[in-house]
Amino acid sequence: MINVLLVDDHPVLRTGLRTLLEREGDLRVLAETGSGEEAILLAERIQPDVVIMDLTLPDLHGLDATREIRRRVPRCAVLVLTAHAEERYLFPVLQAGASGYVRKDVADDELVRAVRQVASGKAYLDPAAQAMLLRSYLQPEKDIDLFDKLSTRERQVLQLTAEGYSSREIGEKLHISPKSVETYRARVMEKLNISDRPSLVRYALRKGLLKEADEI
Amino acid sequence: MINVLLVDDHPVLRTGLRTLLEREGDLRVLAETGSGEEAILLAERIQPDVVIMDLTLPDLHGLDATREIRRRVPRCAVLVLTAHAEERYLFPVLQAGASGYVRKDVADDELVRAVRQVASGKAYLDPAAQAMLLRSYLQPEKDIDLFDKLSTRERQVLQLTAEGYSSREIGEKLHISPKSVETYRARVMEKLNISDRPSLVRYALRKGLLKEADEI
DNA sequence: TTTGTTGTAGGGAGAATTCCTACACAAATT
DNA sequence: AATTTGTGTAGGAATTCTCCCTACAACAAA
Repeated sequence: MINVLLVDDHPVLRTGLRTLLEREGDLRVLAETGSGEEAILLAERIQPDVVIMDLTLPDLHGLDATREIRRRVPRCAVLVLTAHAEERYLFPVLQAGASGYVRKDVADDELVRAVRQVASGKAYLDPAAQAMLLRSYLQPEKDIDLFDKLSTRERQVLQLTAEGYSSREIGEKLHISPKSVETYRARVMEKLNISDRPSLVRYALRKGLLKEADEI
Repeated sequence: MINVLLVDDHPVLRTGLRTLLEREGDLRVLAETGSGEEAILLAERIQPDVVIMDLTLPDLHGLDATREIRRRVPRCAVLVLTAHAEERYLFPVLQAGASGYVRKDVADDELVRAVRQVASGKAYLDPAAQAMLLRSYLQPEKDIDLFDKLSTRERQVLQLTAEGYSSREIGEKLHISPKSVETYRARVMEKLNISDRPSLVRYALRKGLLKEADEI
């Protein structure tokens, strides 16, 4: 019997998970929650075999919850179940100690298979995640650590440039000469192997440097 | 008996919806699909009382599916069930003919209540949606319709400008002179009361015009 | 100690943007 | 029917911006 803890902030989705897991004879959902903090406490208390974890939770990020659960309950496997476009989390997720990574749009039986597999101590990655892993194996670095190679100034200039500020404006913001700004931008582009502005903007977008000011 | 069609590209979530709807005695799920095109065909064929519609579908946008279903099957109510941050869709959703707007993180029984309410011909908005509606009532326009005032060319130029392309590059993409591009950009800025590039980028960001290319 | 990184900035050439103007055509209004 | 408005198109002139190259000091790393 495989005992499961469900962590997702969408009750409807939890219902779906519970239903399809309990349709199998050997899977049992011991508890469910929409909170990351509560997930950690529950995992410690009920010691499930598998935690199915969403990444976007209202209180703390699923990544942190995963890390904490793995630290406190090492024998418990975490299967991350995530929505579409969050594939950039793959590496952090695996680093946080998750054994599996599945997108929410997989078929029901594939999810069940994933649960069984991580419960048995093996890793499970869905095809898209496997492709990412393969890609990173075939062409290492290639932007993952490239960003880390940027200096503080270079990052500032990258972000402000992507946001549409001119060299003069950036210079004013940072209290430096526009010419320095241009130097930093040139260095950024050199380091990232980028030679045009749109690619720079896409890069910033991908890195989450451009996010809209949350105004309601 | 209320007949329901489920449209969502996450099978697990469909399972959850089906489970909790069929737990009620008077609700019946006639069909489910993850495709927008198929949803339109199904709605026409099986004539459900309520369609529960997700906005992010792989083929066409839930908005367009909603519009088409309402056009072809007017007696069928559409309840839009959406994930967290997509509240900016509220107005387009209502314009497309949906009778309800519910976030995925509501409790199960609230969803059931929403289904019953739209089936009876009434509208249902979750608290967050109601708050948005109220806010827009208290401070009208303020950019919501401003975007609608842009012409096709103006939108194209707005987006490409925000993406970092120069006038010449945009001109090449659209097969027009860079000077025309500049005219369109000037008109965009005039219509939106924007006088600098960063604001233009923020605007595009807010409107969801800048999204990272899904590359695997 | 030599090499690499980072923060800083200037000169000059060429590219891009801005402001203003112009016009044709279609649709909407009067 | 006549006029206004919106849209797609584009040029000239002045200004601004970016790009490429160079330079140098401080500091860290090899």
